[in-house]
Amino acid sequence: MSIQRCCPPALVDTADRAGEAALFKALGDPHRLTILATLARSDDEVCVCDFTSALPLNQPAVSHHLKILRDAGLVTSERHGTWVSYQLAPDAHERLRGALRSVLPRRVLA
Amino acid sequence: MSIQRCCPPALVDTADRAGEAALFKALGDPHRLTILATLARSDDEVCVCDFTSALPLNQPAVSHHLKILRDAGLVTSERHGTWVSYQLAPDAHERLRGALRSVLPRRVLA
DNA sequence: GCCCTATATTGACGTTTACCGATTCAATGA
DNA sequence: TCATTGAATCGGTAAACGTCAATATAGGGC
Repeated sequence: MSIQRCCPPALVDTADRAGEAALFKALGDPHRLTILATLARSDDEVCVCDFTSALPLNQPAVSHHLKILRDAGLVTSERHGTWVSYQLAPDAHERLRGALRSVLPRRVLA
Repeated sequence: MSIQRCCPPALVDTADRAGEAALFKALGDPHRLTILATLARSDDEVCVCDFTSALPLNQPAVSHHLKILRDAGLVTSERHGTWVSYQLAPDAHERLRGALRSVLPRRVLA
């Protein structure tokens, strides 16, 4: 008996997607999306204290999520005296769009 | 002494982002991105057996990831006799773009 | 009916994540 | 220097995740 095949061969895209997966993983939490959405809509930086008072999380938890976003390169932080404020990384939008596009490329019209 | 403020008030975007977070969480694994990228580039359905042979995972793990993508509504499955094949959900592209856009809206030019 | 193959599901295990409380670090001001 | 305040880090716990081995289910051929 010959090797049974379901149908056509295969052809699995084997590119390494670890970077994109890490990016999307950083988006996989509602609180982090809230932080990002707030930063994206703010004209300037946002103080950490605003997040701790608006989110149902205590201060260490907020700091934890901010660190995840920082490690993902999606936000940047800046200290102003006692306070630290965050803003969206300049290339956050483009990196996310690029990651999505690399996974689901816009199909050429049939 | 007056209540001390870091600077301007606050204004945190409090919309519920659970749905978007769940979507992005489904993208937060390299193998699932490989599956999605393969489906997006295939002209028709892809057999499960192609993933089990191409991914460094055993069959139950592949089935597990496919279920996560199915539950997220990003892929659909169809049985053809013994085999089951998957394809990208028709609205997967639009749902992901919409989720990204709802978090990071395209800013109007300054 | 039975057996065989492809896929799905279950259970277990180790790792990671999210959260909290307590502590530490950084900066300011007395 | 010392006390105060905001933010980051540490320690611990419960839940979720990714993986595998074993088992169950679905369908085809006999």
